[in-house]
Amino acid sequence: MARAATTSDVFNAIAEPQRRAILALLQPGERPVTEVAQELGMTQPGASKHLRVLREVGLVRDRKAGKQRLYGLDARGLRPVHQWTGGFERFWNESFDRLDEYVQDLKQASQED
Amino acid sequence: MARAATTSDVFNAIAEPQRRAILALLQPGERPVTEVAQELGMTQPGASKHLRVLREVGLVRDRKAGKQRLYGLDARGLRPVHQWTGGFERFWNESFDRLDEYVQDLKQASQED
DNA sequence: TTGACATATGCCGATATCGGAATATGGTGG
DNA sequence: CCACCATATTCCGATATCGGCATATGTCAA
Repeated sequence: MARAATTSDVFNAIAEPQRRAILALLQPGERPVTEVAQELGMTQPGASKHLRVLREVGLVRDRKAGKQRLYGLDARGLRPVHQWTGGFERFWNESFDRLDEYVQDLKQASQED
Repeated sequence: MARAATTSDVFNAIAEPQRRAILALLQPGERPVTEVAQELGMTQPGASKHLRVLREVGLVRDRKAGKQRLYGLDARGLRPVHQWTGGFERFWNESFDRLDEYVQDLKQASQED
């Protein structure tokens, strides 16, 4: 056995900085592949590959528009990520219990090392 | 040139299902490595390695407790992820513009294919 | 110091990944 | 049908990753 997790889930898809950049770029609206590539300074095949991954996890939809193929955002897949991280929200909202002093303790302990 | 993104950022750290499991497990409180391993059905070295990654990106802190080493959550690093995904929130809150019909169009177009 | 327990590290094999270049596929217009 | 433009796919090398196993390091207690 070797590797377990594939790129075929949303968490992995957005682990790639370039793919996050693509998602951000598509926020205002659809774009053809070439434009994505140009705008983000990558090669056409590069953009195509990243878009493929994003499409496979459902973060992006494509549609033919004449000679071109327009890619558009479908960010609903990001919701689980938002929710999952949200589950930890209370840990950075200090209002919650003695987390802060606890973290201080940890810091101190590691430094003493 | 080859690979760009390393595991050394939060997005990559949480791309691993096992590491997400660890973070969830640590939510109630600190745990020694062995317990983490046991609880999640992984080997001790396995747990140790994942915890290392989590520590390197700052999602986890460790502190010596006698013979053991207790790992505790420091979820503040998840905030950027929460925020980044939150930037797309309007795309899954239908109340926003004609996204929905737009997505329908895309769906339709792909199916027609 | 020695022994027992807890944790970390090193090495390995299998596989996945990314980027680049070349090339294949697809669609459009003449 | 044939050039032309847009996009996808394939092949490649370099590297990163994960899991497993063996072993090193660390820490206590007697």
